Amino acid sequence: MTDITLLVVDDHPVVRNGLRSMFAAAPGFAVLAEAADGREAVALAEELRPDVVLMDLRMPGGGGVEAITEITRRGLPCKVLVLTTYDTDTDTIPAIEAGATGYLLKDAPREDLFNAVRAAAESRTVLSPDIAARLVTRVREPRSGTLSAREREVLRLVSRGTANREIAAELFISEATVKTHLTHIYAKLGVKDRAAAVATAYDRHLLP
Amino acid sequence: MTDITLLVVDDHPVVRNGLRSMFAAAPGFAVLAEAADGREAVALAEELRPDVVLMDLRMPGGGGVEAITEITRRGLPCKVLVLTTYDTDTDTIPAIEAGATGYLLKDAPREDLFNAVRAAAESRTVLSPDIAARLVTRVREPRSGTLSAREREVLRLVSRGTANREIAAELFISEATVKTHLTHIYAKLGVKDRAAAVATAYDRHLLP
DNA sequence: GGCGGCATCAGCCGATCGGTTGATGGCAGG
DNA sequence: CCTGCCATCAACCGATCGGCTGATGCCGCC
Repeated sequence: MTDITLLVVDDHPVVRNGLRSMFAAAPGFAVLAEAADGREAVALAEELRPDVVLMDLRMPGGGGVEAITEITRRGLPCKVLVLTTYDTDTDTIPAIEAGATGYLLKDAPREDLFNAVRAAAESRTVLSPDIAARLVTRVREPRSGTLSAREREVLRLVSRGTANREIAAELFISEATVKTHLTHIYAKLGVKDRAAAVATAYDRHLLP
Repeated sequence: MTDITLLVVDDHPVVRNGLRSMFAAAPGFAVLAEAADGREAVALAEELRPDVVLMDLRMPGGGGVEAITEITRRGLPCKVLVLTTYDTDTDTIPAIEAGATGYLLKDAPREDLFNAVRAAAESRTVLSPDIAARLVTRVREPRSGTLSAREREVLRLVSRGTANREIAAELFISEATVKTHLTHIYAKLGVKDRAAAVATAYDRHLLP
């Protein structure tokens, strides 16, 4: 049986080395090359035609999502397995839309990683459990912009730099309630802090 | 000498009472009425023609800025003295543009408040020291969107919910440097936290 | 040839945030 | 009637943030 050929894309040399040595130590894999950004990745994918591209998102100079888009646009035969540190809707959804075959977090056990690469090579989709769960709840409830009136009000104040305690005073409710609203807002928007919530709200035109 | 007539506008009954009793205890002032939101404020200002309107910004149902705009638009003879808890550019600049005669923070000493009202009654502008300083530095340097490339990069990551430590890893710099960049960003945008920075950046089209 | 902007880093500290768990009441829809 | 969503509140805790002070090196400008 032939080895599964790989292209490793990450801006961190350390990570690239780590992946390369992991796959060198395991049978059935061959790392063809490494790239440090999206542009390099596309060029090498075209030239070397690896089976699977291990792609980091968020790189300086040519983000991962753009690279995935370009690879699928050019009809290159390789599968893209996203391997990143973070799990925000802002990252995952675009990557999957762009054509990623799988999506794993970097803290995944090495065996999971190997399995994911094998799966990707056969065009089977593999998602890390967290991502999968988030996608499911997202599909199940198309809650785009389903913020309640109260939640929008809280978010508006947040976008003006108002602290939770001040928001509480402003709306005549307790600080605990403000925090509850915020937790719900984060869940609905798929983010993890107020800054991202504000950004997402602007993106989805939930704020003026 | 005739008393200076006042209209107190604040959504907090407590604050309204506090102001009313403060001015009742001091000679030379007469509180004509109170309003709980912007709409009421405009109506009462038109009806009672007070010398000075003490106006809170940020009220449910008819914000303070809108009320000020409306008052000046109608050519009402009263001066508006903004009296608020917060001091963000997002609040002060629009209020002053709308036609506020003065701008005080609620933690100002009572004597300052009295003086400010007397000044406002004579159309003299009174700003709290903090506000004044901020306005000066703002006029001196027309720093609209003068974020450096690095600062924009940091802000972009912030808008995606990235923590300082993660931003540091992403950009290959230390967490301390990220914090420094953020402090500069806050200063340049006239805000006090990352959420407001993101909102302001969107407003000024500094972020896609 | 100093002056200012930019980028980098350190350490300390209090304030704030976000997660977690759990609970209550109201109101709508099935 | 029960289930789900909304709004409200509490207490605790670790993580993060932001302010403050201070320092270094680089570069462009006048």
